[in-house]
Amino acid sequence: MAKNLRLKAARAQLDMSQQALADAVDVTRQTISAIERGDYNPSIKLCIRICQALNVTLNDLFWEEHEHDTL
Amino acid sequence: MAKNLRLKAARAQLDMSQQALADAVDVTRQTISAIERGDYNPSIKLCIRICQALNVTLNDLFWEEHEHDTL
DNA sequence: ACTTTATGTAAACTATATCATACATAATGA
DNA sequence: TCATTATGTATGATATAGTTTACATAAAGT
Repeated sequence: MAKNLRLKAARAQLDMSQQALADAVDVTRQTISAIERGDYNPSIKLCIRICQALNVTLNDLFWEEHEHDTL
Repeated sequence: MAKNLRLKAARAQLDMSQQALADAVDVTRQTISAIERGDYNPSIKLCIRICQALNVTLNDLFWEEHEHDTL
């Protein structure tokens, strides 16, 4: 699975540690670390809490554009 | 948990049955049904596949705005 | 040099998403 | 009326998200 660098960057932008984010969204630091490393596939609810804690949206951190036709 | 009526609507807009969507994203019909009913909390990857199948984005179907200050 | 903070990672455990199968109801069409 | 389609829902099994504990490294501050 691919790393989530957008998450890492959004966190960095707020100068928030993995631990601080983990506390804010009520999971362990390991969970945040694993998500950033792409080691697993979080639930949508957790993604939403993370985005809310970082003041961004789901699309900002997790959306992957479908390749679609260009004219 | 709350029903996901946006998902139901997006599916309806494409005249797609739960079964057809389930096939498109490679899960069982029960999984789609449970998500629409709000009976559980799908993974972000599944949400992404669903959105791609329905030509919408994560924010369209799953984002919940944080209440934030108004001036 | 020592302590603290941030991060990576691993292993064993628990909770839960998802599957497979099954049954039930309502609507539609032959 | 009978078959088909769409949907809701339940139960037992399996895969995996997320926890807990633990150890290791690097950077920063004292």
